[in-house]
Amino acid sequence: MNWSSNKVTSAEVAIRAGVSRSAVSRVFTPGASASEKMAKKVRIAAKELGYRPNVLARAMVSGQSRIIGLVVAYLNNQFYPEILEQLSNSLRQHGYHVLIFMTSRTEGCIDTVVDEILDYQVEGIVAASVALSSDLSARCIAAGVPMVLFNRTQDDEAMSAVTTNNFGGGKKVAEFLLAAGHRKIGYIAGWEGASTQRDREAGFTKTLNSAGIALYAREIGNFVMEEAKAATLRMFANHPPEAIFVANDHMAIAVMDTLRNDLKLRIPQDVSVVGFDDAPAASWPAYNLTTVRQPADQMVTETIKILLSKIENPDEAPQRVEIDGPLIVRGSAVK
Amino acid sequence: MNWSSNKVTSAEVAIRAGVSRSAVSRVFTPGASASEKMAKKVRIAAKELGYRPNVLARAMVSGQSRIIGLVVAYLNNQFYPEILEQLSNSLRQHGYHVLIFMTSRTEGCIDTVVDEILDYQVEGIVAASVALSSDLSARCIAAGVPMVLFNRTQDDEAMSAVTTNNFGGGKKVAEFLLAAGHRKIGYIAGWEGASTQRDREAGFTKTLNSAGIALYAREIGNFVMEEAKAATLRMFANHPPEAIFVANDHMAIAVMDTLRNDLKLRIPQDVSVVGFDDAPAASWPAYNLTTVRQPADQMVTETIKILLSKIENPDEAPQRVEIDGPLIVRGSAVK
DNA sequence: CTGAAAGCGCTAACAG
DNA sequence: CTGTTAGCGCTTTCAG
Repeated sequence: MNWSSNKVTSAEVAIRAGVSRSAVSRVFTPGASASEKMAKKVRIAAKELGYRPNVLARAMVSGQSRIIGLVVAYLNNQFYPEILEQLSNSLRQHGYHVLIFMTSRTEGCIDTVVDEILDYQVEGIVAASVALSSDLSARCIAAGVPMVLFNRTQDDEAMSAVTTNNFGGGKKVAEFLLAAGHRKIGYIAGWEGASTQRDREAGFTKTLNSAGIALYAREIGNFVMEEAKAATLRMFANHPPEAIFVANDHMAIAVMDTLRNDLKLRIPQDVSVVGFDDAPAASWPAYNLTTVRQPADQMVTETIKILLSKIENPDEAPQRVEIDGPLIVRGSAVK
Repeated sequence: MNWSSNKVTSAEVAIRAGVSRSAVSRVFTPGASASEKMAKKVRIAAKELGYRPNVLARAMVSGQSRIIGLVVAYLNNQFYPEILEQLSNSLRQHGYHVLIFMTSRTEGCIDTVVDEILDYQVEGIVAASVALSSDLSARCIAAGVPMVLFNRTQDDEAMSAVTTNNFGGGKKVAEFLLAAGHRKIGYIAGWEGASTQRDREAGFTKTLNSAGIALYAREIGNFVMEEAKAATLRMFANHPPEAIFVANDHMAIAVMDTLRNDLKLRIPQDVSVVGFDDAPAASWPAYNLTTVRQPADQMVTETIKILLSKIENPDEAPQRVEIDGPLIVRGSAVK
């Protein structure tokens, strides 16, 4: 192969193969038809020159950029790297690649981020754990770019979303804690703007209440470790519970550390802890955290399925998929 | 604003503003000159229509895609999400965005990955912790796409690279362990194809040897938790050391868990553990790991600096930057 | 099946 | 300072 020239164009391949540019294009376009004889000539010439189609140029004319925009907020939460990896790999299999956009939880940020994404003519957007203004979704729809919410829902019915059954998950935790005989039960909440937080808490407290038990203590951790630590300290200063449900594993880790290190309490003998996500650290022996698993692979698979079908058929109705997550019983809570 | 039309072109803005397409282009091009009067007309028209320049079209003619390709292998290692976040944010400030490519350590994979990256006409590539065949680097150079290695070096002198001073870090660990009075010292190695692994070990053992101490035990963990666990078990079955240096924090966590959980040993009373990276979990109280910090922010800053200057001036000589990382003394090793 | 021609949305000379 | 013209590299009718 010849690596001396900077970028090889289809025109150069065409000349070398003694065919037209269209012919070259057809050979490199999956659906197109060309005689095997010509295809061979073209492929040889292309290989000799080191030619590969320019995705951007192709995007211009075909309207298919083969780019998916991913918006993600909490990369420090171990759950997300996992998702990112699976998403990226699966999309690659479908010929797409991921343009990544970080955002903080601040309102303004996400707005500019979506604009920037759209600038790249992405074919679809996955918004992982971010809240979108309805104006924003309208903008994506107007731009003809399908979007699916990952691990969040929104009131907006026009928006596709994939989540775990968070209400059901919260319910499972409540039932588990109740069955273990706990009565003084605390909850450490995530960021209250998040649907996951709301649904997990709702499923949890409703189930508690149905059993005639009121939530014994509640503090807010905002999905942030330091805040979860502070929340734990406050909770034990005022209403020390026998068991705590923490809105996600990321915070649960901080809660456990605080319990053992600052409060000198044993887990689960003195206090039971249950989390949500089944992030990698949940299974690390130091935490051995009982938690509700979010089935990452299924969630990603669903997300991609919805996104791709929306790309193929833009008029399709929005879908909302909820996947059941099992309670993974480990050692952080008495059984 | 009018969101009814799918994509708004500069031509439409031009008509509405009563100017030419070039005028619109100039208003949206940082360096270009236009009268304030016209600029205002154009901006108003653009806003009314919801116009934003098409990055891909711009890329075609200007040759600037504003895309940086990032190749990354070990996203489960907590060190990398952090990097990804910083890299993405800093690049965004410079008007670039990150197209992400996962790869396993397998040889073949990285090859196809680089081809795919190049297809997107990226302006630069950051290869984080992946080994590249020299053929590959040649291909990038031929394509005129600068690449910088992150957290890896390579013999290839043509390749820019940013790393921590891994040799120096290994040395610091050895000095620290020696000062604490340890004599039976073990090492758990990462993947031996990695320059980080080699350099850390070299700095470590050389320093040990200079003090007249030979490495007491050595096992390979390949940067994988399960393998690190097995390595630990093997090590303690054969040559139980008083202190262990583990090639990175990710493995060190597994080592500590194994020590405490399977071997019923206390840290640091029975055995000292030191890691490398200062990943988030290192400071979690459950681990409280003494480790060499890789200064992520500086590394990212350097990486971007090199990459951008190479984009601006392709003929620039390759640079190799090594940043000193401090030993962060916590509680996992006796002092 | 294959080539010629048109054009995706934009910018960069070049005139005016 | 501004408009006109000519493409960037590719696909896609449309003839042949």
